[in-house]
Amino acid sequence: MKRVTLADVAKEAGVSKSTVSQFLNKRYEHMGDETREKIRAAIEKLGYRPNYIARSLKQKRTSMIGIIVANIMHRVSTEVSRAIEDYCHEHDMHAIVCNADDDPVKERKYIEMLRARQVDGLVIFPTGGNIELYKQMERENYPVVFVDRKIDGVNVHTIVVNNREATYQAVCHLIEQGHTRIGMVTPPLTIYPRIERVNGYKQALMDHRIEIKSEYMASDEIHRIASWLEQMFALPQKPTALLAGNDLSFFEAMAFIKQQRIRVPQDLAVIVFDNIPFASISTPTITTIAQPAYEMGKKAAELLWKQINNQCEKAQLYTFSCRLIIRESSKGK
Amino acid sequence: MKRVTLADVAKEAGVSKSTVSQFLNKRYEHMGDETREKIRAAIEKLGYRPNYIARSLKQKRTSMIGIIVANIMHRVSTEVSRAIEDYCHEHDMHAIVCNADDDPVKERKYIEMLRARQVDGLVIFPTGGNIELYKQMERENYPVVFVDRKIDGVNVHTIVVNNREATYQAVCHLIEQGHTRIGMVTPPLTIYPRIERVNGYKQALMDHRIEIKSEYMASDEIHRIASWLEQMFALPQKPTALLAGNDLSFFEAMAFIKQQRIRVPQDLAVIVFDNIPFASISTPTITTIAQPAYEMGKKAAELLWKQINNQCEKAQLYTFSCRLIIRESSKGK
DNA sequence: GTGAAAGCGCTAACAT
DNA sequence: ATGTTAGCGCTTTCAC
Repeated sequence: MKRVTLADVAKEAGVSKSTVSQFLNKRYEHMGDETREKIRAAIEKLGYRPNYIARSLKQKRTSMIGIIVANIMHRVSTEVSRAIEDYCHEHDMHAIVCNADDDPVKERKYIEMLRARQVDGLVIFPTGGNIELYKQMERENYPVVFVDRKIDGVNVHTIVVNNREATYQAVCHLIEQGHTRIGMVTPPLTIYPRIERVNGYKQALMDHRIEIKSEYMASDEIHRIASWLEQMFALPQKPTALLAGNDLSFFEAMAFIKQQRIRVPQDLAVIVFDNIPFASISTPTITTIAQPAYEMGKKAAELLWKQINNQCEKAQLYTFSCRLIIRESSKGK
Repeated sequence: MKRVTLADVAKEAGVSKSTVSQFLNKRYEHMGDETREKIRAAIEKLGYRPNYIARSLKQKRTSMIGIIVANIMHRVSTEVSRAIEDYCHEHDMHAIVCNADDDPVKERKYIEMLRARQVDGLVIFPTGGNIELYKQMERENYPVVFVDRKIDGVNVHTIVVNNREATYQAVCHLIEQGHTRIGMVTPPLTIYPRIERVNGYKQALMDHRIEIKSEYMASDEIHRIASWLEQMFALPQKPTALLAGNDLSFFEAMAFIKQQRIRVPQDLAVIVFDNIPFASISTPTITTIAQPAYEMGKKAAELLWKQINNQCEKAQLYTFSCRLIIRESSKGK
């Protein structure tokens, strides 16, 4: 099964390799019509397919970019990735998605693997655990865009959402509905967005002179969320509203709610920070804080593309606003 | 920002390129300890990272495989992909996922793009629209595994599920629960698995001497599903149970059901063919026909790996069995 | 044990 | 308008 090369095509067509190369790169300017036709025929006859690996080696660009998501189980990661892919598609590029699984070691491994494969740039949902590596890429001027999390001390284009303001607004909404006992569950407060979401929650309570009670706040590993909720709902003054800090904690909460036969929204109003697919068709419908994932992905791709093509502006922070999608379940109390 | 090459490392360490290459490939057998250390130090000092593109060009393998899913919106595609990625991970390979979007033109484009990028093999959820291309790969002995759909006339390792038997069993279950008016919705019957699912449905009815009524069967584009359901539920004898042929049609059906305030399972038992994430926590819980996606993906990866490493057996059809996961909603009537 | 040299398949000056 | 040539960064015989 011998591979057909450009040289074979050249021989078959009776021209030189460079002419064939011109042809492949659609630089027909200085090329006789009959030459063109001969080459076309030769390619067809031999079933030739160019080898992009060889081309990349020479050109020093692969037209591929890498996306490293912190955790692919978050819906927003896949939505952002999808937007980036669409952008790539329009710009004759391709995207490879890798899942760091919230593990800095895996993240490092993927960054290194993708760079070894010569991808032209990287969109990263940083775990935050590889500061030195991030800085190194910055020093080398390697094209990178961060999404979801700002990393202090690393000067890279970064796209985030207004976490704090969004939860603030959501909690205000609950308060307006008459709720005062509002719980919040999140994964561990190890990363900036989660902390900001909790801060927004606290701020909203404070601004309404509602006491912040630690019994109403549970931040722990996903598999321990349920037991915290158990405690929370065993309180004499159990919450009448619950804010889930992201989709994964939301699903845990819903499992608990179902198991305890708590009725939403009659017994408990629920709001979740994150895009929940089909939130609108589930019963009960769920109020969500939606991140503009598509726009974020598009912007990330665009920023990366500019860097790759040396049209880089100074690194900057882009903050996108979330949208509170109010559905009946939050009309509580 | 000059790239550090293997040649630079060799010079720095005062050895030849081939020795460095040996080192990189962990062939330390015939290598002095001091040489090894010198090279290690040089690599560290220069911050050298090998160029996989160059290596691939020489070795004629990229250690990458491609996955082309027919439609990434199907949950089962992502689950299978995930399993394949895990397998790759264990075998020092990497997977690239592309979405054909049910479009044979896109499918062809991706197959060609991935092969131009020299991926070592392909897992394809075939659209069925590129028979000649499939056959060509078969002729060239290019490593390929099909998943989800058997393509007649193409002799390639193929992994499918027992569609017919699975729906048969599901419908029997409904009948045992006392249902006789059982509806079914699916996307258009253009591909084999969907046809088989409908066949299983019909067979079950026939075997129980229940008349097959066309009013109870709707197979059409997703966006037209709703209007078919409207007709179905306007019948004097409306169905008491509904089988959704896949996840996408299920979501359409659920939107309709919710809008019409039909209560599940009191008014209508629902079963869906496909893995629905969080089917267990939604209210009502939904009975599902679960495909063993992880096992399927693992098998696909294994079959591909064997082909890549020339341990190919004869192409064969592997049929996996689905599991009916009965939840309360199907206890109807 | 280590080095020299010949490619892998392609592109891009530079000639002609 | 087309051909010649020199690599891209690595691996891999085959010498020494």
